[in-house]
Amino acid sequence: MMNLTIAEENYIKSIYKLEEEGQEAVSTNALAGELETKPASVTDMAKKLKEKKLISYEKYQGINLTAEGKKAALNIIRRHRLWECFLVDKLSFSWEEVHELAEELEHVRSEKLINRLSEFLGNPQIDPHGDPIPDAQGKMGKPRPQTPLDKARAKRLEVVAVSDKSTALLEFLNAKGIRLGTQLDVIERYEFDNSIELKIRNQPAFTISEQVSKNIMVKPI
Amino acid sequence: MMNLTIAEENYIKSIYKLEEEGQEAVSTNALAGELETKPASVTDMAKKLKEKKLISYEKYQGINLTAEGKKAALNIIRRHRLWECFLVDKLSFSWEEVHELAEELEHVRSEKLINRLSEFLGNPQIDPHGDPIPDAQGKMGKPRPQTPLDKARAKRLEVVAVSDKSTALLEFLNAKGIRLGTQLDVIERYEFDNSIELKIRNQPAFTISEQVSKNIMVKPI
DNA sequence: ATAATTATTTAGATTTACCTAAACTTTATT
DNA sequence: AATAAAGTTTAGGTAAATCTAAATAATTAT
Repeated sequence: MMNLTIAEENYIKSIYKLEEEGQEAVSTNALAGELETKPASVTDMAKKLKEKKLISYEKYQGINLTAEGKKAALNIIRRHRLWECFLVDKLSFSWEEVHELAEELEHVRSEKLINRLSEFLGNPQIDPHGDPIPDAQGKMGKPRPQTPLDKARAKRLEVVAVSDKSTALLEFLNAKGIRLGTQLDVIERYEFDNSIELKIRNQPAFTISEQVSKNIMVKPI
Repeated sequence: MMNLTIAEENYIKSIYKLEEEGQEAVSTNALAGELETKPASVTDMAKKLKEKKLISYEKYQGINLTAEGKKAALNIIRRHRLWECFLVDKLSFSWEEVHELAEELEHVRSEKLINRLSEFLGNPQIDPHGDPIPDAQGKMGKPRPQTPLDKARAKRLEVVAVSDKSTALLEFLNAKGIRLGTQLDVIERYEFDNSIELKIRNQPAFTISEQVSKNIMVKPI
């Protein structure tokens, strides 16, 4: 397996994620958004990753992982999710704390370490958020299709369904500008009543109750 | 606590090590040697670390850690040694394998993570090489009384630590059956090259060079 | 189909952490 | 004390990963 920098690994991971979400070819802009960087930086990196044969890329045509790139992505995801398991199962972190830490731990590249960690954890099949963990060969179970907003872990989410079709709820969502495809940023989760403070691009933040968030099905972007 | 880059952390750690080894002021050259980099690079970094008030440094006068720098160093060492414990105690790595891995894991900066890890491990006081682990406040027990094997005068000795953590040396020692707690009998010391003939219980005697014996820390039994 | 808008790329800078080669200090030697 | 040797710094350069601003291509709207 090729040796990647941390930046390269993060690009690979994000490309994988966007492909999973259904983007035929991952656009420069989408990737820049995902990585919180600028499109120009993405173009630069795309050239580098193409050189390394991890992606296919032609000017203006977007990006796709090659077989090798996909393998690399699955390996990174494996590391990430195993570390999340470790943090929750062994160090008693709660599920919303672990992503950032796993984001760092995942970049320690050692087959042996990660395989031993997996064994130590009892070769778990899913991580604390319910996402499947690829095995050492890069085989992974199917991802869960969607999560109710009150259970979602990611900060940036896209609305994929609303389960309660009552006029009351739909009117409320409409008033707030929440509809299918809307992208949400979770600003804060308040434990005392499980309400959630949300933000939609170009709008002021607002808060919704647990009752509402339970019925908004989302997926991470 | 200030936010340091990985490179900065490695410099701080090496400066600490060289100070511990008795260097009044750490020289540019010594530090370059320790970090396997060039003196010119050390001078560059020295300016940066001085700016951040982690070291005291005047042109041509060498480097010393400030109180803040020392605190940072102890924190890094704490992380390193706790990860080593984890790898050996929980993931069944052998002691010669863990240094390189811990070298990477130590750069994940999270108070909470490292304190939980310590707790998970039972707040160990020494790492797998016999070195003491600083506590959360940066207090560290004194290294166990020890002498480098090349200086020890007793005939019957016990291995308490290994000062050079390179895989090369550790692998060599492993092959010879020398590890923490191993009991050695000094058969002969050869003055012409300061090599030493040793015997471990139930094994044929063998000879090690001065280079090796310098790095094996022992105490009389 | 042409113009306007949006997306993407290029060109040129910046920062970090390195490097080499040359200049300069300090120290050791005669 | 003068000189040689060793150690250190400066000057100038490189590579990675960013950025901004300007140019160019693709898409959408008129």
